[in-house]
Amino acid sequence: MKESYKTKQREEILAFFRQHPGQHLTAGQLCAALDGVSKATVYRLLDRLVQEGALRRYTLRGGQAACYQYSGGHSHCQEHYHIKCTQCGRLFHVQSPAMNRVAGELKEQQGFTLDSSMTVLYGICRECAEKGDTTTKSDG
Amino acid sequence: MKESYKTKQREEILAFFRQHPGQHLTAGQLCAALDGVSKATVYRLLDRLVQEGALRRYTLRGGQAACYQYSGGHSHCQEHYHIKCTQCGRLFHVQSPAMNRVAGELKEQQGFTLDSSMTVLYGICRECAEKGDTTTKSDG
DNA sequence: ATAATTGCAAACACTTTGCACCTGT
DNA sequence: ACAGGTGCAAAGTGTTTGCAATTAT
Repeated sequence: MKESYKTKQREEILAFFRQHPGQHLTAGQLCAALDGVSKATVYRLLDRLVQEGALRRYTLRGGQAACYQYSGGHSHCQEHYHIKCTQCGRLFHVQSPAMNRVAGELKEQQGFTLDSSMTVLYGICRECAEKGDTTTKSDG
Repeated sequence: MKESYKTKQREEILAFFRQHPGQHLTAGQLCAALDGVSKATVYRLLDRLVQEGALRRYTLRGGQAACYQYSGGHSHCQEHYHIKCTQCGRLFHVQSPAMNRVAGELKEQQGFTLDSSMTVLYGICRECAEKGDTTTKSDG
């Protein structure tokens, strides 16, 4: 694998992630926030940082923007899951004991090892439900 | 909701899904396979059929394109979920009472209504785990 | 010196949309 | 007749890439 030079752009991106701990950021958000970094470089760096393990990528839906999260090198928050509202598109973190039970169940019954960091549960969030808004973002 | 007319294009798409039971098809595949249906119509019909419950839409990793699967007209099988192996890429169906408990938990704690038909759990299937293969299909 | 990185804009893949015309009821 | 559907091509997103110039080591 190639060597990674320590550049201004690289440091800017990492700094931004450190300033937003635990958050999910899209390439677009980074482009907007980081003035001194071009779009192409943001994407290239994002890819690279995922490869290197500094970030995690969540591919939420085809056609929609991927989200990146700073992993600080370690993945100690294995226990949380992601839920995404199919209406407003927001992503939330949740602790879910029941979900851990699902993981156990899958392991026993199917020998399937659930990867919580890759899994996103879809549905409708409270706010959208209360709005009673039926206008879905192109998803049924 | 609007009424749905029975058109040649609509029937062609449904026929194609019936000819490919259980398969996941992308809009692109349908465009290629169905000569007499334009791209725009494929997308419009796909959306519509998802709304109507005739198809299910999934976002599978490894490709950006959304996949659609024929659901046989009834979408009342709330009890089953999908798990996908991030290594071999296979998709499995599972019954999971525990998953329904997750749905309940999310509803209570977050007011979040889980949509099981949109949700795919990711992880490693037994076979791939036994192979001890560490070559994950990464992300990009 | 030289390998890696950057910016720009153009290319891409997937999906949506505006509009005039066609079809099902 | 009229609500609804269709094709086309253009417009949108989000992401990638070719290439010459720039920067880190």
